[in-house]
Amino acid sequence: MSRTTAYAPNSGWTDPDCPVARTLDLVGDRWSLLVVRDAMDGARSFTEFQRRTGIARNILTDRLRKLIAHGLLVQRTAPSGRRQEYVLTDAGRDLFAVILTLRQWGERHAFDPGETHSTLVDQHGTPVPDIAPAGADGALVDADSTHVRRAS
Amino acid sequence: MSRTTAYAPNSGWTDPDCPVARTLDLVGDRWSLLVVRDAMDGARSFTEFQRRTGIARNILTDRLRKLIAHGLLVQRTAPSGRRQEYVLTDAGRDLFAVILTLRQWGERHAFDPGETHSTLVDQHGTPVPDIAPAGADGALVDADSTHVRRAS
DNA sequence: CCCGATGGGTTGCGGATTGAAACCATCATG
DNA sequence: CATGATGGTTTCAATCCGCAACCCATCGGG
Repeated sequence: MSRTTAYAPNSGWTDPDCPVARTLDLVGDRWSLLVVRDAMDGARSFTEFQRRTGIARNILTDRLRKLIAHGLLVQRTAPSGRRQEYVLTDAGRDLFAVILTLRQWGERHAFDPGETHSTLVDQHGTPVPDIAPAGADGALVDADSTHVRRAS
Repeated sequence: MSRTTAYAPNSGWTDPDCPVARTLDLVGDRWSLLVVRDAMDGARSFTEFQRRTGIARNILTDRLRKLIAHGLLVQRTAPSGRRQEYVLTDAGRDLFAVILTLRQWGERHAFDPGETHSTLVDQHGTPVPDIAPAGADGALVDADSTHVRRAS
């Protein structure tokens, strides 16, 4: 079970110093973020997640357990009755910005002009505007104006 | 080759209407976003990507080709000499916000207090502050104050 | 011209992961 | 008591991945 490469000696992480890599180790597969997406949009039950994502049931079982193990989801018995429900933790809800940027990138680059897609709207039905990363001084930043400083 | 599920009948997309799902279809695996991360931080050559990520060489070959096929990367001959280089396209550079939110989530939730990690800094060496998603009126939005409106 | 290093891959293999479908147990309802 | 929903588990085939080995072209010395 202890996957050990020359790059992650015994830590379990692909790249222990990099927060991007750690996040991808937790949710960087084809399905986990879609489960989180649907949880944010109101899905709570096993069946509901399965219906919305189309994921195979055994894989869904596995993903739900992993998300629970990593603290993104909690499983509890529904207040009314005997049903299970899966609810996002604070950490899980905090993935909102990740899902949002994935959504906005997809809207810009994964649809042909004229193709329709679902949209994220606020309580008044107004679409959520694009996120623009800003530096400490408020100026926009991008890949060219930033770089990674390695862990001390 | 034509992967056809009950949920993506012949379209090739896991969920054709959802921009999140489309983005994940393009870069939602363990390695693609790490390649993009390193490309943003200056990696250009096959060997450099392999060294930084630790990805297996055959998989790196596959991922580079897919990123090229999806228009996130271009392969060209380096200006000086005969070497190849892989450079981000505009679409690829536009993944900056995605990588940034993954990084910031990881910093908040994937490190124990006191653990060190690499940091994204701007040209003055100042760390890039956390992104906060805002609605059209400037107020912060989150999973509870938004919802998905399905494609018309 | 020969040698080794470097860059950019390809190939083969075994083990891990995935998807589809079938099966199962527990309730609730009619 | 038959039926259906819920929340799984099991099985099996197909795919994917990591690793190591191999290949080939170029370049820089000696």
